[in-house]
Amino acid sequence: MPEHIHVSVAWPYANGDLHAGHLAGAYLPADIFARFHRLKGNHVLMVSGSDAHGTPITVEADRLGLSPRAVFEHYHHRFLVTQQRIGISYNLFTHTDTENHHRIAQDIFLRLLERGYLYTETQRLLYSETERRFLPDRYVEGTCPVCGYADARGDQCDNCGSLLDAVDLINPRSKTDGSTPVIRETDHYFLNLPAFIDELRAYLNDPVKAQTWRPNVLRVSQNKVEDLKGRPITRDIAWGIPVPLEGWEDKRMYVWFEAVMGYFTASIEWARNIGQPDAWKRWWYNPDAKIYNFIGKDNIEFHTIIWPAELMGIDGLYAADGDGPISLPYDVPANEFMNIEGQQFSKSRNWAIWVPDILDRYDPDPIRYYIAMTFPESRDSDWSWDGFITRNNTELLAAWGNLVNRVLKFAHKHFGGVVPSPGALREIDEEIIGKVEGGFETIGGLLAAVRLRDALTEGIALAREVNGYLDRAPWFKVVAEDKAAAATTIYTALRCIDSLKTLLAPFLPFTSQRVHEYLGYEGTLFGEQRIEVFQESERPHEALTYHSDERVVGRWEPGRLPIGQALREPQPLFRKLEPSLIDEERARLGQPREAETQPSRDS
RNA sequence: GGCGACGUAGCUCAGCGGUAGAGCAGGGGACUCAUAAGCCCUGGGUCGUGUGUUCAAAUCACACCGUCGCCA
Repeated sequence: MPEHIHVSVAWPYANGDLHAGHLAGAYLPADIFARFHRLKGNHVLMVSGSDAHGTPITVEADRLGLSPRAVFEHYHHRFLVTQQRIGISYNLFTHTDTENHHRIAQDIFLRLLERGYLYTETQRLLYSETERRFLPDRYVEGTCPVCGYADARGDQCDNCGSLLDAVDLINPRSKTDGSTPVIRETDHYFLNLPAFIDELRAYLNDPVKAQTWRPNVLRVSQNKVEDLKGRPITRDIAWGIPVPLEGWEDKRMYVWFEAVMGYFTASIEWARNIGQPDAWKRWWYNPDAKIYNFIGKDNIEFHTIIWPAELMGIDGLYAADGDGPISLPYDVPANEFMNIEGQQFSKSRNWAIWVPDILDRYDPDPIRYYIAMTFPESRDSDWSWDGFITRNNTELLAAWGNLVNRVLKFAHKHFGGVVPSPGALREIDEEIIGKVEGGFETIGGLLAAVRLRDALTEGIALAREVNGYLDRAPWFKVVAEDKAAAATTIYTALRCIDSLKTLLAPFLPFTSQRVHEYLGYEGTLFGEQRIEVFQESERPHEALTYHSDERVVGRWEPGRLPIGQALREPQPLFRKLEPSLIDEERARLGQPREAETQPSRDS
C-alpha cells in the first residue's frame, strides 16, 4: 500500500546563491529522502521555493539600487538552474511572490482572524521622516544601551552581543541617510500563540515523536512551547504580501508568518499545474499522509511550533465534507550547520562554498557524496577540501567506481559485452548476492528513519564487500581454462552492481543512471527536472518541476539482470582528483567573488 | 545568565550498561581484471578530569575543565 509522503523543504532567501550549507542543511537530505520514497513506489510531493520577501532582500536591493523584485528574480532563476544541475528533484520549486501564494496567504490570514487567533496591538517603532517610512531594525544604528558601543545595530549589538529593541538605542540614526528617526506609534496584528499551547503540547508529547524525532529538535521545541508569547505578524514595509483589510493598505505580512505557508500554497499550485486541482488534499487532508520538514537548526521553532499553530488555526480551509483534519508535520529532521575548513560560513567575507561555482569544476555526484557523508545530522560538521578530495578518490572512486569499471570491462573483453550465463551459483555467489540484496532492507530502514549518512556508509560498505568477493572468487586467473567459472563470477558481480546502483541511486542519481545504462537497460531510474514558466493573470513566474512517466523504471528492489542482455561500453564513473586541488581550493576561500553572479540592471 | 551539544586510535567519526570499533593516513604481504584502483594482515588508545550508582560504565548521575552552539 503506497504511502503519501510530503517533503517540505526550507525556503531559501533569494538574496544570494546557494551554498554548501544550504545543501547540507536541507536540500540534499530532502532530495535523497524523496528519491528513496519514489523508488519505493510511494506518492511523493516535494515542494519548496524562493522566499521573495524579508528584509535581507530589500537590504540587498537598496545596496544595488534595484527593486526587491529584480533582486529575488535574479537569484530565484539561479536557484532553479543550480538545483537542476545538482539534481534536487522538487515536484515544484516556486516562489512566494506568486499570485497563488499571495491569495492563499491572505485567505489564511482572514481565517485566523475570523476564528479569533489574531489581535491588534499598538507598537512604538522608529520612523524616518526624511524617507517617510518605518525603519526595519537592521536599518538603524546607534549607541548600545547596554554597553555603550557606538555602532550597535537596531536588532543586536555586535560588541556585547545583546539583542536590542531599536527604540532603546541611544542617538539612533538611519543607516540609509544618517538622519535621526523618531518614535512613532503604529498598530499591528499579532498571532495569539498562547492560544495553541495545550494543543501544541499534546502534539509535541506524542510518544511516537519521542521515538522518531531527533532529540535535539524535540528538546528545543518542548522548551519553547512553555514560553510562548503573541508575535506580530504585520510590518510597516512596502515589500511583502498586503494585509487584506481596509485601512491596512500600507502594511505587509511579516515574512516568517507567510513563508512557511509555502508548503501548503506550493502544494496547491502543483496540483493546479498537473490539472488535478484537488490533488494536494491527498497529503494535507489525509490522516495517513506523512509530512516531513527538512530544515536547518535555526528554523526549528518555526516548524515545530509556529507553523503547526498556524495549521491548527486554519484547519478545514478549502476542505470538503469528509476531509480529515489538516496534516501537521510528521517529522522535522533538522540538520545542524556545516562549517567550511573549520570556520563558520560568512557571506560578507566570502567564506563559502558556492554551489554554482563548484558545479563548474566538479561533477554533481561527488559533491552530493561528500556532503551526504558529512551531513550535520547530529552536530555541526565541516566541509574540508582535503576531505572532499580524499573521499572522492578513496571511497567513491576506489570502492564503487572502480568496481563497476573493472567488472564491466572484463565482461566486454571476455564475454562479448553481454551478461554471461552463469552455471549453478556456488555458495560464495549466493552469499554475496544475499548480502547486497539485504541492503534493500537495512539501507531502506535507515533512509526511512532519515539516517542518511549511515545509509550511505552502508551502501559503500556493500560495494567493498563485492570487491572482497572478487578477490576470493575465480575469474581473471581462470578465464582461459575455465571460462564457465569466470562467467559465474562475472554474472554474480554484475547482479550485485545492478542492485548497488539502486541502493546508491538516491545519493548518486546521475552516475547510477549511467550504471543502469552500462548494464544494458532502457529507461531511467528517476523522472526529469524542467524549468518552466507559468502564467498567472498578471505576471509569469519560473519554477522547477519534476516529470515522471512510464519510461521511469527505478524500483527499490534487487536487480534481476537478464542473462544475455547486451551491455554498453563503460566509461569511468568518477574522475580522480589531484591532491594539489586542496591548496588551490583553499586559496579561493575568502577571495572576492566574480561580479557577474550578482544582479544588475541588465540581468 | 538559562538551555544544550561535543571532548573515544595521528586524522574524521561510530559505539551509549557487559572483556574498546570503522574509514583515512602509516607499516607489512599475496595478486594484477581495473582510473597504480582492489584484497588480506597490522590499531594495544588512562574512551576530557574527579567522585558516585552498579556484580559490571565511553555507556547512567553529579561536579569540574576545555571547545562550540542556541536563547535571554
